[in-house]
Amino acid sequence: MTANNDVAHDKLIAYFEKRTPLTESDKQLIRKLYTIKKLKKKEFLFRQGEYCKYEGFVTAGAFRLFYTDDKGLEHVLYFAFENWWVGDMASFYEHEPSALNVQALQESELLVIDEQHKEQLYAQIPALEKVFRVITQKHLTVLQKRFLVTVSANAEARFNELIQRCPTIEQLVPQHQIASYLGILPESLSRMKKQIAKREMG
Amino acid sequence: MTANNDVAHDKLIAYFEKRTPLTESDKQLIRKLYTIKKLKKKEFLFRQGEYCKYEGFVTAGAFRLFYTDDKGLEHVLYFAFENWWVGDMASFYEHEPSALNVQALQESELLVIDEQHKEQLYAQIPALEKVFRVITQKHLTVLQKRFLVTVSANAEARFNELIQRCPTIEQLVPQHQIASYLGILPESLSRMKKQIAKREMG
DNA sequence: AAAAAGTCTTAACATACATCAAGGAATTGG
DNA sequence: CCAATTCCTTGATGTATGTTAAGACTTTTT
Repeated sequence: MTANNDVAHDKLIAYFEKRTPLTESDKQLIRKLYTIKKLKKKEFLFRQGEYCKYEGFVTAGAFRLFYTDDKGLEHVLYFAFENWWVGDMASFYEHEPSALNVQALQESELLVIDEQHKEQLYAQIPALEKVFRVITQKHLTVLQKRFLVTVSANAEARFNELIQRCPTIEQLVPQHQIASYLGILPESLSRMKKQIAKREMG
Repeated sequence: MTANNDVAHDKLIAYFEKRTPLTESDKQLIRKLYTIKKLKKKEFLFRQGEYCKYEGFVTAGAFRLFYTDDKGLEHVLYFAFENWWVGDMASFYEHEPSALNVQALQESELLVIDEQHKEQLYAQIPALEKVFRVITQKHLTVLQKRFLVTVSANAEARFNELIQRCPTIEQLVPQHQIASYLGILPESLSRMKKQIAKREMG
């Protein structure tokens, strides 16, 4: 285990300790059960149609989770940065082929755990049941908000909502992937931004 | 406590027992902490902007959970029937005004619990932490699927997906609310069904 | 440095669905 | 059982966004 590995595990342990107290042996277990995985830019943690074998905690870099539809269009579900979780629960727990691709946007690092070790983690640190219940609830509320915005607002309002919620996003991911997150084509986003600029000049 | 009350609690206890073993005292606690609530057709459990004070388990009838946008359009997030959960987690746990309305589509009955009693439930029956973690994961995967279908398929494909997944839905809720679930106007759904019928006659 | 791959912009045209308007059918409620 | 709602359908027209095509600019790879 290198010094760098410890930094990654330190981040995860700090994340857990914000949510529940941990003993030293808890921390040792966490270091044992989560393993480091490094991905180069454009590499995939897993692809649509494969099984999501790992749940991942991002310790460095950035990811996008997206679905490719039958016309070949990509739809970004969310971007994940440091301290975010990536995975496909339906696939991880129900052993279904995943509907999602998880791809690194830059050289990135995660801590991953497979289902068996996750169950071991719950068995040995029951307090993490509550932690992950709360995390999952939070994810659900974020997705619900995202869904309601998507169905009720037009592309420009969705764009404004994104910029307000995540002001640095335009520095972090290319514009065509922002379009894909917003549910429009790159051409449409380009057009839209020109319209906005014209209006703000006028 | 009437005989009818016991039926409702029996349903909830049966639901829990499918997921974890319960002692007699667990069951007694569940009967104590969840209380019956009956709603007439069109009554609300809570409205958008109010606080979601109760998480509810539907024991009879049907509900719709919907968001009304700033143009006054209603967007159905989901319909809930027997053995489904209703509520707004963001509001229930974070004490924010709810983004959702929860309305009975018929004379309906639920078992409700407030946050304090929910915490008491977790404290006294820790196994329910896991049960609700898994339930919440399941809700998240269902919502993720719904989101991906919504952004990647056109209205007709979304309609077909709904009918296939829930073949009785057209008998259960009026067509304009199905339109609202699909994210289109009633006029569009009516037109669409005419097109489908014409094509199938052809 | 050159080549290749990826990214952004613009424009003309197409389309799915919204909007507006109106009348008829079905259901509900007094 | 009649009146009042609520619900459904149809048509004409509008609009946000998709589609296709092409060129310019940028970054990565060789």
